[in-house]
Amino acid sequence: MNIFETIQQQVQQAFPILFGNEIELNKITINETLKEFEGDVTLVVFPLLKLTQKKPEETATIIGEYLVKTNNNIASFNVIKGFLNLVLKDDFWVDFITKNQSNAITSKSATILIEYSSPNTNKPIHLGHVRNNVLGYALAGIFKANGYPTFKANLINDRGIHICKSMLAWQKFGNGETPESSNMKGDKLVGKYYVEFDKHYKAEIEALIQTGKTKEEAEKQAPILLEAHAMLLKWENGNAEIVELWRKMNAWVYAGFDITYKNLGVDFDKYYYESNTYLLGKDMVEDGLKKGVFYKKENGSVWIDLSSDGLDEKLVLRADGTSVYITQDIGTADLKYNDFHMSRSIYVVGNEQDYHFKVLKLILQKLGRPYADGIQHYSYGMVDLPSGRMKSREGTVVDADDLMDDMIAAAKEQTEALGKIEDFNEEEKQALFKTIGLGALKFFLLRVDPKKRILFDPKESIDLHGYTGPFVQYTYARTRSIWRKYQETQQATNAIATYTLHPAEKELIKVLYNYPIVLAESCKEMNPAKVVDYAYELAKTFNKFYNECSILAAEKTEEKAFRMQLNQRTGNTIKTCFAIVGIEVPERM
RNA sequence: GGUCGCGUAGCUCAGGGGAUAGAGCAACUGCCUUCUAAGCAGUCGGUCGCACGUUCGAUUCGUGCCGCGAUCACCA
Repeated sequence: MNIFETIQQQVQQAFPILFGNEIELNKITINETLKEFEGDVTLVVFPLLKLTQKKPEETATIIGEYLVKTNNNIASFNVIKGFLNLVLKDDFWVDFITKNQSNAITSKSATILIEYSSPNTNKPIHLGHVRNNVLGYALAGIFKANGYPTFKANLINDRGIHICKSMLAWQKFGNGETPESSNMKGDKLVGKYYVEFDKHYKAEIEALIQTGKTKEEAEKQAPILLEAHAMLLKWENGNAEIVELWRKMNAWVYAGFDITYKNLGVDFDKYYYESNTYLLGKDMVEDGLKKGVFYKKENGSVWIDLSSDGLDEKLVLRADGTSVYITQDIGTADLKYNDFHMSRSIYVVGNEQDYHFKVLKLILQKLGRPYADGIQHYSYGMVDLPSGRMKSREGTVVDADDLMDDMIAAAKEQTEALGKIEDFNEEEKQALFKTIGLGALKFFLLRVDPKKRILFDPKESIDLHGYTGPFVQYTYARTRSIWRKYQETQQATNAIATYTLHPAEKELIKVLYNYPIVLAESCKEMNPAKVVDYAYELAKTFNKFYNECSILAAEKTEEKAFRMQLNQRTGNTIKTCFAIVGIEVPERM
């Protein structure tokens, strides 16, 4: 229990004695004291007045006197308007550091499965997917750090009409081009043909409109689209030639994805392939038909009516018997549960699919699946460009590989200009540039509330100063540098009898003290931005301390020893925070 | 049109019933013979979209309106 909770409970317990009334715990508002006032912990007394039947100042004074008397961590109090400010003894903060107290995380039994990344094999990974990957990885890290058995799954969307589109375009216009012959990453090559398909498709629509068809008719009747549908049917019927083509092109894409994932530093415990799960979904649709959850239309297509739940009718199987997106998701859901028996199944997917996941959850609930209530769509905002949305089909995307290269190049330029790493060998240099470049990129994507959309302007490169990853990394490297120097000198003893804290020391300790609180909050709210923001605040506070208090040149030996402990604690906490969300930290920069 | 999300400093974002609304960027000023200046300190910058309501107290909660976005496909 932390000091805020302790005081809150203490007040609750003493309340009947002091005022003759019981009080609910949530009426007792405890905050950190604002910096401009004297004190560490603040109790807001306004909500208590009805129960105390006394004026704010009087109420605050009674509680303040009681707490100073009974809680030996509290040194004194002051009352300003309706606020009771409690000053904690320096010993409380000093002990927190020297006794290296930290609230051990209790391990939980509820298993968490996080599905993220889930790429389509018809196009390369772009900045929007990077946000997904970085968020998913960070979220899993946060659950793990809070003691949950957590697993990461990647559902590869490797079949369907969109895959057939790139296959068809390659077959028609590719002239046998391969990643080797074109010297392109496999995912890029396949993506090129996805764009190629769209170009021809649009041209055909235009031509049909010229012949007097409506836009809607034209979109449905374009020959190349009909061909793609025919190819999908062949694929589902196991046509050898098509399946062979599909295998070949998917293998190209996976080779490309592996490189991107490795550079991004994300990983997965389990891969699922929709080519293996879509049939399962079809079986479940049959089952649902029998149960009366679904119904069949005259043309043979299968639907669910969700109008009583405030949604629309939704197609779950096409008239030609092929699966749609949701059919596959229904099937995969069952498979995941059989593998993990998770209590929570989290899908990291953009907010453009809010409706889809509402429908998915409802369908699984109606089918009576035991895991349905534990399904949660982790919905995050899109990454938009100043020109609008990124669209792979139209080629208006910021490519993930290019972006990482750009970030690393920016880190290199900046680092070399500062000239601090001349003694690094080439390998060490490359590793550092990557650490910094990716740190900047990931921090940029994580610092924003996941729900909100991000505006990314490719013309303005991501900053390396201020509220950024490299700022925090730099602070870590600084603590390591001090530690190395400290080890070279003769080391002070650890014994501290009494110690009066410098304001900058106290401020830093308070931030360090909040680490477990922030970690728990970030998990409860599923918000990696909290962790990243905390790491920044910690770095910022440390830098202030560093500027005001000399560590290695401290006057007294116990001062030096104590400050070294602050240095180490800060470094470790930064490193841990960043590791949780998937950002590396350099020993020197 | 229905549903969902978002409107906070010039820009990018925090805060989420409680004290004088915070950071970073941009602009300007100081601070390296002293532990890493990718830093620190400071100046400038706000009717928290608008209105009403609930409350001792609203930027925060509720309702309505305005603006932006997403979604409501035999696309994924």
